[in-house]
Amino acid sequence: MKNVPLATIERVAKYLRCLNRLSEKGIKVVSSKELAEHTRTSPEQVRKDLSYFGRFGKTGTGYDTQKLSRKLERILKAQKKWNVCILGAGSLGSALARYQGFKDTGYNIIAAFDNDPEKIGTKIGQAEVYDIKNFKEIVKKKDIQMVILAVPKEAVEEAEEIISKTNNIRGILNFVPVTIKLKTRRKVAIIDVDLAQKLYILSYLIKRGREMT
Amino acid sequence: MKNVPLATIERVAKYLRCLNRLSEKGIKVVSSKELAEHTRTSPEQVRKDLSYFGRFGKTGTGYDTQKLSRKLERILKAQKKWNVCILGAGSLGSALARYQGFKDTGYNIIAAFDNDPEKIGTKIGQAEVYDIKNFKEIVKKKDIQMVILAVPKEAVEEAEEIISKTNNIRGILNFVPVTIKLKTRRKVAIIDVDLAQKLYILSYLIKRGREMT
DNA sequence: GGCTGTGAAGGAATTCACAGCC
DNA sequence: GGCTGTGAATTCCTTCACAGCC
Repeated sequence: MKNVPLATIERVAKYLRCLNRLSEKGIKVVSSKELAEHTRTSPEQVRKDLSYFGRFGKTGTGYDTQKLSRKLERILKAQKKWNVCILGAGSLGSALARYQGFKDTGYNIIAAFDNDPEKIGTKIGQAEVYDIKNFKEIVKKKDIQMVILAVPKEAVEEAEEIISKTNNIRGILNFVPVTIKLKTRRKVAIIDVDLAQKLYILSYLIKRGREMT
Repeated sequence: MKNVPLATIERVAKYLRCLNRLSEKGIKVVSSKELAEHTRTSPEQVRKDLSYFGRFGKTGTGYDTQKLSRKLERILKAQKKWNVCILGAGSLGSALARYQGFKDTGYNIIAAFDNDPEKIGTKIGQAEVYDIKNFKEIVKKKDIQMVILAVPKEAVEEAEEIISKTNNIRGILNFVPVTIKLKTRRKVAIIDVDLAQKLYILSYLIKRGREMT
C-alpha cells in the first residue's frame, strides 16, 4: 500500500458512514457516482480513493454496499472496538456522550469524568460519571484509549497533566479552543474541533458562494 | 487578491482564534514562529498564508497582535456581526447554544427552534427558544443568516424543507450525520461536522502515530 | 541577529481520459 | 451502455532559500 493522502482517509470515513446508512435502508449496490453525490465529491475521486486500498467494485455494476463497508472499517481500524471517555461532563460533554452519530460505530463512550460531586455517580447515556481524581485508574481498568476533551478553558492545564500521566491514552478529540500541550514523550494523536473556526469559515464561504465539508 | 487556497482560509481562522487569545493575555507582538507553534504548522506556512492578503508584519520584529487580528477578521468577514440560530434544542443544540468558544467572536446565537412545547418560551444561554413553526418569520425579523443544525436524524427532511423556504439563510453548520439537500436555487454554504468521522480519523492517526487538526 | 515576504522548486492531491469488463 | 480502475496530466499546496529590512 502506497502513501495514502490524509484527505483520502477523511473521505473514506465519510464513505463508510454513508454506506452504513445505505445498507440500513436495504440498498445492496452503489456506484461511485451515487457515493460521490452523498459525500459532496466526484466519482473519480471516490474511485481513486478506494483504489489506494484495493479493488472492491464490479465493473458495470458498482460496489456491494455491505462488503465495501466492511473493507473500509478494516482500513480505518474501525472494526476494532474503541473505548472512549469524556473529560468534562458539562453541557457539551453530556451532549457528546449522548450523540446519536456514535451509534453503530465501533466507538463506545463508556465513562465521563468531572469534579462536580453532584454529577459523580450519575449516568449520561451509557457513560457512568466518575471523579476525575480516579481518571488514571479507571482508564486502565476499562481499557480506554481515547479522550473527548470538553472541559472549560480554565481546566485545560489540569486535564493536560492528567492525560500526560495516563499511558493508556493514545488519542484526543479536543473541543476546547486552546492549543493543548502534553508533557509526555509518547505519541498522542490530537484532533482539534474548533466550532468558532467553523463559523469563520462558513462566513467566508457565504461571501464566496461556495459549499464544502 | 489571487486565488486563495481553502486550506489557507482554514488556517487563517485558527490564527485569528490564537491572536485573540494572545491579546487577551496582553501579548502585543507575535512572530510567525510563535504563531506556528500555537497552531501546529510551520512559520513559512504562516507567512505564506498571510502574504495572500497583504503585508502585515514588521521585519525583525513580528506581527502586532491586535492589528493582525483585525485584519484577519476583515478577511474572514468576521468583523461583521452574524446572527445565528440553532435548529433543534436537544442536548447537542443546547450545548452549542452555550458553547464558550463562541464568546468574543462576532457570532451571536440569538434563537433556537424546537417543536417541544415544554421548551418553547424558555431560554438557553442567550437564545430564546421558539416554535419551529415560526422559523421563517423570526429568522426574518431577527435578521438571522446562519443555522446550526442539530435536530435528530428523523427530523432532517422537515428541517431541509423549512430552511429551503427561508431566503435569509445563507449558511448551515450541520451536526447531523446525513447529507442534507436543499430544494432551492440560491447558494447556501454548508459545513458538515461529523463527530464519528473525527473518531475514525483519530483511530487511523493513532495507528500511524501522527498528529493533526 | 532576527525577523518578514516571496518567487521558485518541489511535492501532493485531484481531474482527465481511456482501457477493460460485464 | 454503464460501470470500475488507473496511469498521465494538471492543478493545488507547501517548503525552500534568499533578498530586504530593522
